[in-house]
Amino acid sequence: MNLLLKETKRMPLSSALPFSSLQSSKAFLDSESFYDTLLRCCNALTTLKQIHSSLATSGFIVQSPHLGAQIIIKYSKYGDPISAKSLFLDLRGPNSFLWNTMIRAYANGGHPFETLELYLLMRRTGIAPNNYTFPFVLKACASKSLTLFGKLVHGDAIRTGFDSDIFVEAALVDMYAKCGQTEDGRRVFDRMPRRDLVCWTAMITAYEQAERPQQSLILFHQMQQQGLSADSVTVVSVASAVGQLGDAKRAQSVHAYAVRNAFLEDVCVGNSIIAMYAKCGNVENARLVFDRMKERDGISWNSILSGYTQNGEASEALLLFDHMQVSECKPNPVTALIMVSACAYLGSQHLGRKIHKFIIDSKTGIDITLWNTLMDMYAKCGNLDTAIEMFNDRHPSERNVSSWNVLISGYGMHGHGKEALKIFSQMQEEGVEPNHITFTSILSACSHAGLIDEGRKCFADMKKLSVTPEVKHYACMVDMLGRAGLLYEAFDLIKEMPSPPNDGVWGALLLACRIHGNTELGKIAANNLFQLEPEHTGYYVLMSNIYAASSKWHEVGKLREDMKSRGLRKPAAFSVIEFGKEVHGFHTADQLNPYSREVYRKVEGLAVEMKMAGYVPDLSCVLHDVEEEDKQQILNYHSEKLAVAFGIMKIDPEMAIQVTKNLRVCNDCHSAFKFISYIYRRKIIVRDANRFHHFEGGTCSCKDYW
DNA sequence: ATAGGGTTAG
Repeated sequence: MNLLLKETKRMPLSSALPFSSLQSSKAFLDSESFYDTLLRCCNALTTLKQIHSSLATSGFIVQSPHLGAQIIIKYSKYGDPISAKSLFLDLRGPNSFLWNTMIRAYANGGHPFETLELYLLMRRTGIAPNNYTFPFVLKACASKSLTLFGKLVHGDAIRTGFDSDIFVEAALVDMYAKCGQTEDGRRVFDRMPRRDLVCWTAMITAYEQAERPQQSLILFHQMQQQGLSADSVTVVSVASAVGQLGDAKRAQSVHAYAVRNAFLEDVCVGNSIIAMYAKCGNVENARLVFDRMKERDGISWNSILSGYTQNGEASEALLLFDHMQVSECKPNPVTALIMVSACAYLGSQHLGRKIHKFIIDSKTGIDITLWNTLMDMYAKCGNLDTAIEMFNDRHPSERNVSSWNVLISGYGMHGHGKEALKIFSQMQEEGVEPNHITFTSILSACSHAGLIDEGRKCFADMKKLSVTPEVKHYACMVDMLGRAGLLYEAFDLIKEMPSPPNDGVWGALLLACRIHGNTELGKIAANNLFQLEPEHTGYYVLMSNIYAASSKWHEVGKLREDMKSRGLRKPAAFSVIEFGKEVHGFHTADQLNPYSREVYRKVEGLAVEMKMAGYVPDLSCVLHDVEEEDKQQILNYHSEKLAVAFGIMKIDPEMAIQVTKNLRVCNDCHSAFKFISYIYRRKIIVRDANRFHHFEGGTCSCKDYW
């Protein structure tokens, strides 16, 4: 043993030598070619470090730039530029190749700042950068969005004449794109005399990343006209662009293109096609692609799972999640995030807890993002207390803006506007800067609670905190003013908007017109909506509601005809209630639930009891022009009433009855639940498409303001 | 001897 150690000390590298015959000559052992051979055979970082230290003591490196370069190249291969750095600095007058090698080691090893530092040192030393240098340096600028540095490097490229090298140009386009300066990139692109596929793809990707999918597709078209055909990288970008457009028809043609050229062999292409279909609302085709994939990775699974969640088929996602667990791909933290969101969408606390437990058991760790999503899930499943506890369980230094945002929106959706405002100022006191999502949350919290003055103040404060009001913030304001009956103030705000109002803005106004029975503004809002979203059934229904409330049956009929001719049908109302481990769903007037006979009897009984307590059915909630008696029957069978009736029969009297509905809760049901909460002394919690209603002792937490 | 374009969640 001792002998061996001695041996190693004297001849540290002999054991790494593959050719024993090479050891014979003393002269050879000290020669450059000996170390060269050694380096060529070296295949581990530890061996490389041994060779390095041996060379350093023998003083070889300084004499032989070739060996120095080999070591630096090797270090960069093993992703250890730090070890290469000191060697590099010891070298006397490294040439530009060595500089490039060192810069590359940093750039590819994920050390952008060190890359740039070295580049500056290179400039100061007076070594000229060349066509190889720029792509590495530009990549570093791109990865940290360092626009100014990027422009400086661009200037250097122009001065040295390398700005017309096709590799440098492609890197410039990419750098400007990643720095958010798409048009600067476009100028470089336009001035190129010759463009290959990589340059086109870089520009197509640039527009896609800038969320300008139309431009991406125009360029893709132009590229094909130039006689260039796409490869799988291009197709991935084009698929993302089509996904952003949400154009289902184009999605099919991109899919067909990918099939024709056998690009689906590439897993990435398959994944991006799945995501594209999901964003275009065609999750069925996404599933077909997923099912036909020869190989799937975690991203394939996550894409299809989130596809289902995005398209309102969260229960399908939960089914597929079970398949995933027995597949060769195990759930990762992103999967966890998707599944928690799926439970939040369903409003199912039982499933949410199950997933939460799964995450804890799988020990993959819960980062702050997942923690925030879990908080959000609990809030959306009606359990605001757990969300608050989870917020407090996290050390202040671990919380990020999203943690605060989730808490604010949680308070908001449960109608606690004052608390939301308190949290909003607390976060600012703690030095957390509000972002655009914070303002969406706080404005909608003010809206739910009818806190008009506070809301106006927050909206005005946005600019002070250098957050530019976006269309969605205007939508919140219109919603807030509109609900409060300030319809014309809301309309004036729309007219002042710097960018054209979208469906969210007009939708908020339309809803407000329904609450306050304003046909005039309602018509304006509806006409805009029919143009923007001709396929969206909800708006036809809302407008019909407005007409029905003032008995304009002729207009109601016209709208119904209009819907029919477009092939639209009112989405079925659906309410869900959890009973132990069972989840029970109720459609209006369906007989599918095993308890439906009991539930129907109960609901009719409830109507009688409520009437004795003073309840008057709100017949304006029935859209059809039918007999009064039929209207009462239709109201009784609303899905949320069926679910609540079920709850009264089955759920432990000590526990709250919690119901989730896919659409907004109707006026009549809202009034009925106040009576039921009083008569039966029960807490009823209803989550509708918009917010939570907590009924207790004859009142609702929304104070009839929703 | 060295180089440029890519996918999932919120």
